[in-house]
Amino acid sequence: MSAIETRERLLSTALELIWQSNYSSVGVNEICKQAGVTKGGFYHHFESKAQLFCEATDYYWKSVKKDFDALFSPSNSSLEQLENVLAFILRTKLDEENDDIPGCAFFSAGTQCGNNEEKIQEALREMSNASVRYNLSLVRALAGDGYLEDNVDHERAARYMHQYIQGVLIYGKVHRNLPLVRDDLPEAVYRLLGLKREYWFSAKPT
Amino acid sequence: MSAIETRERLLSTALELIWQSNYSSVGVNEICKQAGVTKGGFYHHFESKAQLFCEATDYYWKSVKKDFDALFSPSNSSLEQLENVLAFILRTKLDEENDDIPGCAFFSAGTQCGNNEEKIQEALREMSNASVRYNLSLVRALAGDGYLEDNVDHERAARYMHQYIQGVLIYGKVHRNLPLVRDDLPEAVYRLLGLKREYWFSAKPT
DNA sequence: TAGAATACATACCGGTCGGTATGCTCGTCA
DNA sequence: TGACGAGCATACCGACCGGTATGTATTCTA
Repeated sequence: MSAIETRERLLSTALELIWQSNYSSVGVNEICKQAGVTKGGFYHHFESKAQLFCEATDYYWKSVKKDFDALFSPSNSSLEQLENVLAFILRTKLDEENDDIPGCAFFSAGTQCGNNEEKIQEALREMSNASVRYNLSLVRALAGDGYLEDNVDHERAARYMHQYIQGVLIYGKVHRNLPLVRDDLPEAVYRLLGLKREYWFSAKPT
Repeated sequence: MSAIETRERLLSTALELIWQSNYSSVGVNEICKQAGVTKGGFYHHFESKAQLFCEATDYYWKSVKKDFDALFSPSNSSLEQLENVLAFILRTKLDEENDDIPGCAFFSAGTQCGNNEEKIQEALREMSNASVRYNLSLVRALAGDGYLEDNVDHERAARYMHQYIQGVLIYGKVHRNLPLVRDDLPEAVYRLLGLKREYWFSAKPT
């Protein structure tokens, strides 16, 4: 096993475990064990658990970014893009086979780390901002195509969407109720974006 | 100091500390120290940390319930009730003097406890449901007074509101940006509830 | 007023935490 | 071919975790 393989295995394993529970309750030992790497190996590649988490955040975002770039591809209409995003969230964040529903592990981690772990919060802020930026581009596309009501502030709408999605995922986790999330998510986002009613559920994800 | 005083001090101290950070990172020792109670005292009153958290949840909800009952008082118009709730959230969840913004400690705790701590999730679900019930009564009042657009499913709207509020609080915490939350919260809720536009920001909290 | 129950205080337990010190084993390059 | 650093493995550290065992005042009760 090469060096960068080991690194990536630690990163992806950490991601997996943190998604399953959360930052503070996933120990370095557990990550190492699951990844088949010893502690010496871990601390050869990462100087601390917090740094691992930061790098894992980047690692995660890079993979999501690829998906997002595909979802938001200009080859799709703006309405298709919207449905793509909603379907993507329901597909990836909510695993049907696993009965427990993780909120976005990263943003809920923002509520966990102590204030000393400033770097972590910084990484989360960046990812949050990047995510909102994608939403913003979507909102502008929708507005440009005339799908939104007039009085919609684009920046606000992009934030609303992001904020709501975080909230509904937590709700889903607490209630362990996947179908409810599936049911609530689209309409709530339509409302927050000010999507004209005749376009609700009007497109299929590609 | 009487026995029930000690109990309540442990509960309220635990609440305070958990609000400031989170369930898993607040230790029993810290709670005891802050409350001026020894560990023996703690385990005399509570059989475990998890049980304390459950009781603290009830304790918290009882105090919130009082406020809610006042906010939702029929002596206020439905629009006033709505503004009361929004103002209440901004006032209590977001402390101006403290620059860090806690998400709702309890619901974010739902993403923290392991699956073995089933009792905790149960307590959170109950509180969540109770909270949604208050929202529902508000939605019905607003609808009865003709403030909402026609196509609003009441149960859905009540959930949307609850879900969004959790999300925006987490967003505020990650970004440490109180004014943004203050700005976003009302309009987003108006949209989710389907409040007719002419009534936005039309009432003052009482 | 004896005694039992309550309400703690003190000391300590095994386990786990994040992190480290040290040594070994390779491939690389002079 | 031999020195050297990258890439680990092993063993271990002190701090802290939730929880317990046991002793001791105080209060209630009979």
